[in-house]
Amino acid sequence: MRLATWNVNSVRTRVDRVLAFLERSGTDVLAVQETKCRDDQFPHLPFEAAGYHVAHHGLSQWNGVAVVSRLPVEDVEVGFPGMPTWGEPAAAEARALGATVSGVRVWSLYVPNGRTLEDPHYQYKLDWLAALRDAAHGWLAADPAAQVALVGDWNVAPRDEDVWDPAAFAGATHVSPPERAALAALGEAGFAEVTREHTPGAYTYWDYQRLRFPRNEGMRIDLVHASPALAARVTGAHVDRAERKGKGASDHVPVVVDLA
DNA sequence: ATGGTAGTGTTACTA
Repeated sequence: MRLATWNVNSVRTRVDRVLAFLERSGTDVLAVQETKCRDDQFPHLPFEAAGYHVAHHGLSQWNGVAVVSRLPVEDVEVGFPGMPTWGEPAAAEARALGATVSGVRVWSLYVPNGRTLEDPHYQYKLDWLAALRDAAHGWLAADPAAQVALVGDWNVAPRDEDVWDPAAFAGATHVSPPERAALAALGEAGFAEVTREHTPGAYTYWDYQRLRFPRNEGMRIDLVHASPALAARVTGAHVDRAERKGKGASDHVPVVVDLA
């Protein structure tokens, strides 16, 4: 089975690119982030016409997550237990959707950006990651053999090598020790990031501004964390860098994992 | 010189 994750930065703008990627790559299950639409605005027809099942959760023009699958999708869950809220009045955002495909529990995750270290959004980000860790720990405690994939846009670069110039990120989000610790805590909960060893030096995101892509000034922030039973099935991974090229590209590219 | 892009929906906000 081939599993992928991709922050598409608007599914309506990029539906043709997403379908072309699915066909070209032979991806069976794609976790999508930043659909940027409500459920009633999601382009269901072209996906269904191409033979894909879609589970989507979107509340507004912000965020929005989905699982797109060739195979049947079961047990769709919106948000995870304990997921923090945001805003006034406080409300859950469309940042997490769980769905089971062929016995694999796939969570499409769009971690809050954090904005700046002083912004309340930064603490929201840390709280969100801590709550996810707790929920994921609980899933594995309930079933140590569970095949769980926590995939998506984490908005954290786990290591200095995951940004083009660590010095340029001094005092910035995405690289701060608390954010990196929050991600590392997933390891303590039993999850392992499975794409790095197969994609050394790869970036998954390049800002639209300042010629970041032509200069290869990117970041690795799209990651796949697998439970032990799922990690044991991983045979390879790649980053579809070509998807960043040309007119109408997302600022993120797909990250693809092959499972035995 | 401290800019520059892209999305949504409206001229602001998010990234």
